Amino acid sequence: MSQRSHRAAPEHTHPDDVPVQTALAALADPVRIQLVRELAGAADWERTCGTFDVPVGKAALSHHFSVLRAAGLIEQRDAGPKRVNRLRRPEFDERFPGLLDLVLRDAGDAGDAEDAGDSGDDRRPGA
Amino acid sequence: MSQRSHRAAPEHTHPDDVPVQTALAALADPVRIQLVRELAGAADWERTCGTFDVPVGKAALSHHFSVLRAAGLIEQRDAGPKRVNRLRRPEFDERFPGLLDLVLRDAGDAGDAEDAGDSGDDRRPGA
DNA sequence: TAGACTGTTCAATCAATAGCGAACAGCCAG
DNA sequence: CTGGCTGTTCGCTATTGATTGAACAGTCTA
Repeated sequence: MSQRSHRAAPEHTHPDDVPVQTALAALADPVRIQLVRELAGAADWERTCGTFDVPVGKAALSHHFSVLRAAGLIEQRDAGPKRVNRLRRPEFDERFPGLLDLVLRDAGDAGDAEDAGDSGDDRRPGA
Repeated sequence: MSQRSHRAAPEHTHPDDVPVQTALAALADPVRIQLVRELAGAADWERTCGTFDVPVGKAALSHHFSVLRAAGLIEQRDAGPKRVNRLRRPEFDERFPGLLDLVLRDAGDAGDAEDAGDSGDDRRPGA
């Protein structure tokens, strides 16, 4: 018998079973983007749910984690009273190549501080 | 003289000025995904707004095009009474590498399994 | 066993957005 | 000039999703 925990394990969805639209919707939220970024900067199973620096209550936080799970972005495991998280980077990367990199690289700016190596596609309509 | 049109040109946003979140949100919609896909399968300036096979009225359609413009995904130009569209593939690709490919490749299915109910696919990490 | 701590669930609220119908504005053909 | 066509804007409704506070459940420590 499993003496691990009597608590229901969270429902996980594999990235393979996630439609693109769901993945995009999951990442199109500032709070969840922040969660993913902090998670990417930590080791697997290191961060517990309560240790993230996001401006929402724990109820909303729990909801966001649920969305991330359903999108195949994270995996959760119970560790005593806490719940530790892991970013499913390899699996998600295989299903949606480059997507995670985009979110992690673009840390909040809209691209104004890019390099000057502009390929110069500067066409304007109605010229 | 330029007899292009006396109509106000639509406001365009360059992909460089678009935050990731905006790009993701723009693509996280079934109607807009369909628009982008059809646009990708046609030549530049070939499709007019009314020629897309989407299940919405023209008012909603106009709104979706507005969102796509604001996300730097499309460019529009007036051609007589019609308005022709162009997918900003190279510019958008340079700003968000791989993102457009993801949406275009994943043509509506979630890999292999898509069901209408709750997927009892809770597999635990186990070991 | 009691208590503190962590996270989930519930009920309700609020904001954002998608949708439609109708009215409006520019463009071309007659 | 008039009418038909194309697309936008406006007013409105419905739906979705984010958020909170309170209550609940499970786990560890004292």
